[in-house]
Amino acid sequence: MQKNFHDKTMQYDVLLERFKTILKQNSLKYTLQREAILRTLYDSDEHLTPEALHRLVQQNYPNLRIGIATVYRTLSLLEESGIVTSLSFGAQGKKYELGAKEHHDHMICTECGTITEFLDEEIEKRQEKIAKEFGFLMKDHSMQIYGICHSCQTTQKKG
Amino acid sequence: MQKNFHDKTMQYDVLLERFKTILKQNSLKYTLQREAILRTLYDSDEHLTPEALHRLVQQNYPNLRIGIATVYRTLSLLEESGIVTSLSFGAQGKKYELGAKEHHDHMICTECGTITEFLDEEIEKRQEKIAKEFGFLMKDHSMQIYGICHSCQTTQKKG
DNA sequence: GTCGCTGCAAAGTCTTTGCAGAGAG
DNA sequence: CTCTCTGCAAAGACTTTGCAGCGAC
Repeated sequence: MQKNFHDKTMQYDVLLERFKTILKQNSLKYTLQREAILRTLYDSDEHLTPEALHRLVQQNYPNLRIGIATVYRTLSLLEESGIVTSLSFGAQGKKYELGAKEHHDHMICTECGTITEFLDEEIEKRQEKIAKEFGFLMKDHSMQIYGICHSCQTTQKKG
Repeated sequence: MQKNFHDKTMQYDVLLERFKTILKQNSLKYTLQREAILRTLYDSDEHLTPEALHRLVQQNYPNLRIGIATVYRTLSLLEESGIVTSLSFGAQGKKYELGAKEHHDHMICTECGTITEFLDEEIEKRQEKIAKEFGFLMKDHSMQIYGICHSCQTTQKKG
């Protein structure tokens, strides 16, 4: 049942077009900064904090001056547009990931912070069923499993 | 299958004893502030922000000077002790709830912010199964369903 | 008495906002 | 050209920390 969620379910061009369309629809402008951020997010298979994303963009586009504020602004925009999804786990600060991948849930290692993705059809179905039972109009859902990943269990036998 | 999660599964005295024991075990002190915070959290059936909790404690214990810092410190302590659980949804800031209730998941209305609790055995079982499959040592988990609650659907037929 | 706790205010994070110049349409 | 964006720095929101006096044990 394990699937590789890192396979992009959408080509970058398609994603970019979608973004451009949304921008146009809202009389917003397509700028180099916005593309750089989207592209970097696309190329990274990780769950990035705004700060990490900012650093990456600066590395990848050394000629483009980009401020952290723009990263925040763009992430909000992308999130509203449904292009990226934000995750807010215990710690302070959110992490963002491209929402263009298939829906999935997260397993978070409390030792090393690694996030593993998974999908379980059974759970997906039950969620819908539950929402229905409560007369709740489900728009979205998320699930997290916290614990210690395989790697950390074997590596650090401390305690 | 709906259960009333607001029925306390633990008497306040029992909870308080548990708290006192934990304090003793860690050479920490049982203070009026700590009890006031625990009691207020117990009496409230809501998911409280530290600020809201602070306000409530001040109302309930007008003679007790209590600073917001103490609320934060006590909440951390209670969370570490497994007595309260923190929830961090999209918005900034966390909310806390007594963890002495049965485990449950949350359904969050994005219109009115109301949080409804639910429990589904099937999902609980699947989660354990998945963690096992990944060789992940599950310590905790949480699930949220976001959408529009029944009440908001009928009330505001806007859009 | 000792050592942890508390309120207060100051300091830290992370995020948002105001502004004037830059740039897309 | 117009109107949105952007970087910067300042401001905000939320949380943590340092400190001197207070209080539990």
